Amino acid sequence: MKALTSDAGDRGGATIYQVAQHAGVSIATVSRVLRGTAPVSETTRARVLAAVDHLGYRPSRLGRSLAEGRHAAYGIVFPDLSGPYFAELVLGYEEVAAELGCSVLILATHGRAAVRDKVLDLASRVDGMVVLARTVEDDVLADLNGKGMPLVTVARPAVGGADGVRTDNAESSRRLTEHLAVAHGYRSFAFLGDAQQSPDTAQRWEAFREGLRAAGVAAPRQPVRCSFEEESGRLAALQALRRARRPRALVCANDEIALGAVRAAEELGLRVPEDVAVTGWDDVMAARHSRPGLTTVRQPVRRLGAWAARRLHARIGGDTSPAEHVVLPTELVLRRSCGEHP
Amino acid sequence: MKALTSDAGDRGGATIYQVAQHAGVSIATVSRVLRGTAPVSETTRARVLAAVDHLGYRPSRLGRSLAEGRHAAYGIVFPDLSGPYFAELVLGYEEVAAELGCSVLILATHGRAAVRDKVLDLASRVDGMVVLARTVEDDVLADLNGKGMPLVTVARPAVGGADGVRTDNAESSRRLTEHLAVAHGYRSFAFLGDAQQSPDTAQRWEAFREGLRAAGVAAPRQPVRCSFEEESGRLAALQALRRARRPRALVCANDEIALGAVRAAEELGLRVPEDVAVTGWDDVMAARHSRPGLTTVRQPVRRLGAWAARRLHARIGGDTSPAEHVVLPTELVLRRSCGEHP
DNA sequence: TTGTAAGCGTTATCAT
DNA sequence: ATGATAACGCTTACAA
Repeated sequence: MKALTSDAGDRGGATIYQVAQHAGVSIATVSRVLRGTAPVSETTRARVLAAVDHLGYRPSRLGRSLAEGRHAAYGIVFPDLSGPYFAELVLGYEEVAAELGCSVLILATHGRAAVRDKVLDLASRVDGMVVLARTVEDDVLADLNGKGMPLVTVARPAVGGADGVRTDNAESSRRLTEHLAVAHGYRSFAFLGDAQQSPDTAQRWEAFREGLRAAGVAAPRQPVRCSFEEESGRLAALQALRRARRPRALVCANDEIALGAVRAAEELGLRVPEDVAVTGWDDVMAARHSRPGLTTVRQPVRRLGAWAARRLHARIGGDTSPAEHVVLPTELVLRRSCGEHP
Repeated sequence: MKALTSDAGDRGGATIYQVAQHAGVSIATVSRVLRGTAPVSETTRARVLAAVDHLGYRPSRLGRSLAEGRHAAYGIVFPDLSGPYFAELVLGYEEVAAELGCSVLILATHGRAAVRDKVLDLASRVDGMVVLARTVEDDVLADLNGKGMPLVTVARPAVGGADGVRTDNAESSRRLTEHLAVAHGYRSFAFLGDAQQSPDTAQRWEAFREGLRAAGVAAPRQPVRCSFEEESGRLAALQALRRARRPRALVCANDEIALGAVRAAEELGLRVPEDVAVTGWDDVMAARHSRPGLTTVRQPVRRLGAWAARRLHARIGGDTSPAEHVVLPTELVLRRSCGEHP
């Protein structure tokens, strides 16, 4: 026996039983009318629709999902949303997911370590999820993957059989480094960022070294470690610029760091780019507007998110082809901070 | 009869029935152990936990939510995520929601009109939701409100019995205007933004006019309409600056518009702030780094989101006190773009 | 302390 | 074309 009383105050709204009763049909018929899953006579159809309308009935997502065995929802895990990078990515993701009729659940890790439970909780609410960068431990992902949860990684090393997207860090880093070393002829460098913290940064750092080697310039042994924040970049830059052999160019792992570096240079009375060149990554709005325009690398961030959503959709749809790993192209944006361009 | 077969390939993982069988107890006992909702003997407790561990069991959110009659999830509807404003807000919201043990579902409207269905779908997945600015039609909100869905509005006129938060647009706008008119002595103004599109802008515009009137300065009849994008601001500024009586100060509804305006001024060979003063809203990163630092208004955006989450939580928890309407204070950030400060 | 069984709101498979 | 009814996976009275 199902409850047919429509107590005022039951937040859920009407149920399919109430609609059925109101229309004088069975719940099966109501479902058929609404889902269009089997032929229904025109007259009953009208009656059902009228009842639906009258009661303001909307099927319960919970009931439906339980019966269908799917959530029609995707998850996404990211570290943060400050800075346009992740925000744009999430937006690209949401846009495609919405097109595909799926809701999006977000989970921000804020750099916390104890994310395991939150990720597992998220996993129980979605049909698949996207994981960005260094947000989730590898073993957790392997676990999820093993349980059959469709997974797409972004800006992160591949995991198990999961698909992955990233931007071409190596290529852009080499091109950038080459530009600085060859076109501008700089001979001493420092790299600001934390390769441990970010897979993207790790790739940029490696290619930076390769690029320098290829250009016959001595590469630093270690990056000057700092996190993706302006203040952190400022401090790292102060440290680098105070060395006895001051670097002629600072290659920074993202624009925030680079903007902090520019500030540090100013504080030390150094001119950018005359005394020291500075470059970043991401092409944030401030890069375009900052004092000497900031030379940087533009990434198709929105497309990253869109690709992830589409790939996830395919996997959830049953696609069992081998894991795909896509690398999207980047674009070097030359501005004044790396030196004058004739 | 419930399915006890643990077919490989069923993505859902183990069910409570399998755990019960494995531990040789009833599903009720399993539930009790996991929820800690009633005393269980130490030995059975151990057996259950062992079974849970062995099977890697995690309760299905769907089953649980259906039984409990709650989603343990909150929704948030925003227009966009470009620009730090909404991103920060969402972040503040998510952070608190996570603390309260709730997931967050997002819905970006991208300025589309046909949002009704998406919002209703969202409503069927959450226990309550937050609605930002002009994303959702009033009648839809009234509908939701009428059905008992807890609602909190942000940066938007109040709706029905819903709680609301916003920042103090009027106060900051008056102070800003007064600063320009009195401290700097400017006598001709233009306001760039679209009061139709954004409730925040509408308030800023109104208080801008009041501020001018109070200072004894003639106020423009209409804002120069433009959307919240740099390019749109640039075009609006070009239009305003080409007038016969060129305005001495451009008050812009946000920083993107203001940065576009600065660009427009440059294009016309005008100096900021010597020939024309420009101000914005939001204090985005680029405002700090742009050519003449941009005078702007800083808002406690993150707190906006946090407040909304907490209020929502209280409502969902059964709080029936009268609707609250909070206004958070803002801060004027004076930089060079509005003129020299001695 | 533990088990039985009735919901929760759908969808989908049988019959009819 | 329509109606019973069994899942779906859980929580929670109610019994024992």
